[in-house]
Amino acid sequence: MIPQIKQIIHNALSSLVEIPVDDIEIEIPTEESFGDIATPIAMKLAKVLKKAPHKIAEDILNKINEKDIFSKVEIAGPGYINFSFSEKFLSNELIKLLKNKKDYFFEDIGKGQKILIEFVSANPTGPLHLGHGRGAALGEALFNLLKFNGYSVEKEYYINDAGRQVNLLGSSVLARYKQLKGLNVKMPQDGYHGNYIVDIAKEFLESGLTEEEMTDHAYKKILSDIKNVLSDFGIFFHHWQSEKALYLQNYVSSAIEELKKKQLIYLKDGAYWFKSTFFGDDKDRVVIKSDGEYTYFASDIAYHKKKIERGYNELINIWGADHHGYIPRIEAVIEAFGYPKDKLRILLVQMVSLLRNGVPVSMSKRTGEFITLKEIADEIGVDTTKFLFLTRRHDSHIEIDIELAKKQSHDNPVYYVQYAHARIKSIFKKFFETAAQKESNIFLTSLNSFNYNLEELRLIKKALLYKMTLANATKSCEPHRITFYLQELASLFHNYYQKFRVLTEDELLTKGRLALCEAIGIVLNHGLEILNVRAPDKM
RNA sequence: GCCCCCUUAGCUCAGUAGGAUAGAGCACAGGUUUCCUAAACCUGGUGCCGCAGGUUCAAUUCCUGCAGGGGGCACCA
Repeated sequence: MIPQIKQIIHNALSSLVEIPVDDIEIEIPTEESFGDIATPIAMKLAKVLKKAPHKIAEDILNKINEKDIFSKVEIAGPGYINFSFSEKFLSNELIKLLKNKKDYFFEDIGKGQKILIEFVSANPTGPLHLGHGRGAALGEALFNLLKFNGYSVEKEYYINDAGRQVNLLGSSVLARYKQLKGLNVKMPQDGYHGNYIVDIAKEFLESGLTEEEMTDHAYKKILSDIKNVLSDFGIFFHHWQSEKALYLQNYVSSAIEELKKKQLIYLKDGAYWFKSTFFGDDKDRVVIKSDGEYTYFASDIAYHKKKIERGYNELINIWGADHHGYIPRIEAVIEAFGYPKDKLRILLVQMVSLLRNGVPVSMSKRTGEFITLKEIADEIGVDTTKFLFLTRRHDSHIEIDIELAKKQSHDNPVYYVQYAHARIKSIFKKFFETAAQKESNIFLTSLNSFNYNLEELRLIKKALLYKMTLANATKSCEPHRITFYLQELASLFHNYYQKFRVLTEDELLTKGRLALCEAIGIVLNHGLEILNVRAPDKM
């Protein structure tokens, strides 16, 4: 619909000036009386054409002759061109939507380009917390969006199963294990103090495993718990990349060697440094410490090199905002291997702060006093948790009050949207109980002669705009736009539902309204699917 | 000290890659159900869009400075 409008404006402009179709902006007017869509193009062109915006708008308007599509085109304000859709056009589009279902909303933005989204990637040293959950919700929704609009997308979890943190986990478990055996052993410095460490140690008491095997088993146990929580969350990964494997397969050493050959690594104070300043970083970064050990950054170099070499057009990393200082050095890595910096897109997910009755809940890993993702999901529900995460832009802080989230469960935004869907399903259930035909597309034929009222036309327009919302959310990597759109659509529908009856004595009227409901249902269902939230048939 | 993010209604937040009279939910007050689910609907009203400059025909949106909040600045991960 929108591309079609852009093309019409483009054609009208062709004799005046040559500009790319995509530069023609379309917006939804703030006031319904201003029409359905508008373009400020005349104002934009005023400078280039050295003519008054109003005059340009008139020239454009004179060239537009699309009586079938528009019922009204007019110039308003400082030079807007406002378009109102004809009823005929809207009902034709509605028919197309009903025929093609969700494919109606498809726009080939990706054109088959391959994208890898890496997210969560929490260290397997403890349970997932809320920040991971937010990253998970965003990553999954983004995956759905990109996939729907023509990208070939895969999801990956990077497992930090090598290095200091995992060793620390091992020694923490070992200390608890010995304590359980009655030995007077202290926890290691900066060790993990959570209760789950004690639980794992208890399992070892009965397992008969040797102390050497402990570290491996500890992180594998935690990793499998993480997978379970993610699975309950409805999130799955195509790839699980192990950091340790990168070492074992010599990816790390060869990546560092390659940088040495490029003279981007030098020796200073007994350590090897990567010249990230050459690519704009604040300071150079150590890749091999003076004790001969690789740093975490070294394996990250290898990891990102490998990801690119696997043939993706674009890499997306979803990181916690506390990693933002890491961005310049990773971008430096990308450039060091000869790729453009924008091959990698890093989305930072801001902090989630947790309150209980207005009191901040401590999130410290050190003390073990932190609320896990699982606990929150158990308490307020998986759908609510995901939906809440996606009602904010990813780079803005979220504050969640557990008690409030539970209390609000009845006027919670997620129920509001789901309820609209359930209501539609319920109407159809009722209809099919008495209807002769059992297929929902029976009303397509009668639509040509059906006249929708004002509220219905408003709903149709909103449903059709879903395509634009999807496209914008995809291009900007902002799934929260879908969340807001769904709430608006649900609101319109609830309002309509209250005011008009769908199932009536009048067969034509009933079918016309059922067609509308079907369309709204398709949109709600698809939107929730993108957000990875259930669309229930009844509530 | 340096870097990043945030600052919009009482609260939590949207604001479509400058545009028309800046929006929603919650909270607060009142009302709606013989009828497809009241987890719903309707009616009430608020804003120096943090502050000060700048660019522009047009700035909540872009630029600079300042203030406040959060985060980050290891031969840790």
